[in-house]
Amino acid sequence: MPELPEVQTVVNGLNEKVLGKNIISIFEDRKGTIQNFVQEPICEFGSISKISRRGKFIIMETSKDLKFVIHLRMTGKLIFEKYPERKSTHERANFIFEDKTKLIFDDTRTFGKIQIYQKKDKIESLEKLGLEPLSDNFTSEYLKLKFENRQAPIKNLLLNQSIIAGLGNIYVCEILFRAKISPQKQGNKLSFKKIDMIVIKTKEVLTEAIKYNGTSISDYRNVDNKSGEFQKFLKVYGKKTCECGSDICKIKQAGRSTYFCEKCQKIGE
DNA sequence: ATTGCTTCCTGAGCGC
DNA sequence: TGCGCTCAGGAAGCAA
Repeated sequence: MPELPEVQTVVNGLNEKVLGKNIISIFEDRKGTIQNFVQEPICEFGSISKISRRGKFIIMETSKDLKFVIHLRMTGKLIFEKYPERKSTHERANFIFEDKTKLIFDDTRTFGKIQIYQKKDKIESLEKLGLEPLSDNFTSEYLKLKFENRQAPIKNLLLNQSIIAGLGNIYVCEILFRAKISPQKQGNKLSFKKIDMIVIKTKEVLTEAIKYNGTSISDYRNVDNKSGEFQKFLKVYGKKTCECGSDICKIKQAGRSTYFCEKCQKIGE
């Protein structure tokens, strides 16, 4: 569910609300939510010293050299709560701070996970990620190299986290629409010019979506339990009619819905 | 190595 | 009202 802009919005909110707070306890309301979780009789977690994002992962580091690596998957939410007596509807885990505030991990479909690591640990899930699309080293040359010998549709390749970290179904649909590329076009058949358009539009769409605090189609909320605004600017995802007047097509690719306009996104080009 | 299919789980929305 | 079906923004794990 949450993709790069939504995760970045959550990270921004966490930096505002919980940075520096001392963790006095962590609870797991649903078994399996927290991995590598050892609740020692006296386990000191420390205070939150750094909060960052890598792909769709949220990374919270503590003064005791712990790293919480959090993935929200489809329906995960991190909600900051001033009044810890209030319980969230699908609360799966929570962090209680010394000042009696609380960070709730709420996740309807329970796909989300919190992994606990020591600072020295190798974190495999992060190591296999591809480049950050908003970084300077994410270029058309890089993508061209990655798309060589790839016959899979461009839609699938853009969803592949080991190529680009952070894109999901909504933004891939939007990027391909804005770049005027058919989602069914094979990766190795794209011209350098088209690949360049993908890079430009990826940076453009993501930057704009972050500015509007992400896209809320259904579940996504920020740490204040508020919706994002970018859904107002979507051009194809979930749409019936294109701005050109044609009908938007809806097909299945890699098991998920692809929305695109056959007239604006021609396979032959 | 690459590709695609299945699976994890809950809830909303639809047609009957 | 209620049942059963399909769908949902992710990605690991597996088979071909």
